[in-house]
Amino acid sequence: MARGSETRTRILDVAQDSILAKGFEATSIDEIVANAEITKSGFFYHFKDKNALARALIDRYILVEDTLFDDLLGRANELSEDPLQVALIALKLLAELIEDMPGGHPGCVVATAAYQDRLFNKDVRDANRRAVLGWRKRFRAVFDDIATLYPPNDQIDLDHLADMVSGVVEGGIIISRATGQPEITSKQVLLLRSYVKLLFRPKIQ
Amino acid sequence: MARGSETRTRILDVAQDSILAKGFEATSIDEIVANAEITKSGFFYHFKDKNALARALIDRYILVEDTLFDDLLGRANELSEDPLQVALIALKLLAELIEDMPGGHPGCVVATAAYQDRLFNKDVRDANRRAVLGWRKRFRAVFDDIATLYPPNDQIDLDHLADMVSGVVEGGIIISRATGQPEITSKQVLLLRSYVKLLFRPKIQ
DNA sequence: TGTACATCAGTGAACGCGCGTTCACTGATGTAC
DNA sequence: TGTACATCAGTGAACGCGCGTTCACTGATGTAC
Repeated sequence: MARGSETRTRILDVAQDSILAKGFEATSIDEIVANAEITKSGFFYHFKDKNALARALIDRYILVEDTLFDDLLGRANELSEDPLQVALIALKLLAELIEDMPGGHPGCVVATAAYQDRLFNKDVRDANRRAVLGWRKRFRAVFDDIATLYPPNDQIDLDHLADMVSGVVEGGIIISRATGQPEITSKQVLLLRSYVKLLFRPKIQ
Repeated sequence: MARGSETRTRILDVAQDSILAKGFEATSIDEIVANAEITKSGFFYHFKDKNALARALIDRYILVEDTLFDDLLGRANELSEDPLQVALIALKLLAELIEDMPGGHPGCVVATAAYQDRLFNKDVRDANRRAVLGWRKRFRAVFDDIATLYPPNDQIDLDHLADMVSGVVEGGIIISRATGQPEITSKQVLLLRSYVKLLFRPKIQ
């Protein structure tokens, strides 16, 4: 990595830590540059203003999350050819991944952005929207595959079910944080897995 | 209502609106007093500092939410004596209630607090924790009643299932906000209802 | 019923500090000839 | 291979504005005697 891009990454890292702990507005540039061990002007060399930092964080978060899901579904697809089993394996892997994160899940940049909506410009809000819609599309495809083979045991909209993957993770993070029990998020993912299992499980003939 | 307490309520109302839209730190006291049509010093007559405002908002939110759940479960209990049906009715009523809220769900004060943790003092964080644990206890009792009559079709922890009620609502709000689709939250609650139905539904003999 | 005092529900002006942002400058590295 | 210039990755000092908070004061209402 080039000299400058290394500093940029360090800025994003320390900024993300603070923002997830305190929120965007409450995290000052002074604090970021102190933790990143550069000067304030060094920050403005890499980002034209604070909104540009938010945008960069969301873009990076989406990229990380996307490769994570690619990896998860890829591994699940290697382990089974049955679409229902693939989904159940992927959700199990997701739960394990969240559980193994030291000090709980890193939290979700998209969620903090959602709760500080009017603070950001259109650019940032759009990036956020595209991320969530992208995840919906991705999981929808997984559930479509299952539904063609196993008719669901209840009448539900598969788009909503796809949204539930993101939703349960986000909601789990909030409950984890509020109660101080980091294991909750992965348990919530396992409950979603249980739902998927019951929803598509063929009735015993 | 006494003269002073009316102003206090108006402060809480306008503060909540802004905070849910932009976050706590991003909402200035100047903005609050302008919307509440008082002077800045009037604000400090009612709240000793900004943290006291946060605390008051959380306390009020918990009270409102508690009476809301009391009402919901009370009505559901009138409509059926079967504990599973009571839960399914209550979740349906909750979904309808969320759907009917003009301009989408008002959002959750607890969630914004969870995402701005390090910003608040211990007082505020504790109030937040007690709220979520209270809801867990309440829904746990509902699911316990069901489980004694209908053994669940999957091995799950009923505390986690109880947490899922809060979690699905919180997660739904985030997805709603991120996508700009307000109807999502109520649909997510209906999916949880579908899960409860499949989880406790007696197997056809 | 009138008076004195206390409390309630604020007002208005001022405060200093921290914030995001700008700007002129710089030393190290890369590139053309 | 040496020189001139350009770009990269920052530095350091200063800016003005908005923020949360304080403080002395006030007019209206409530209470004791």
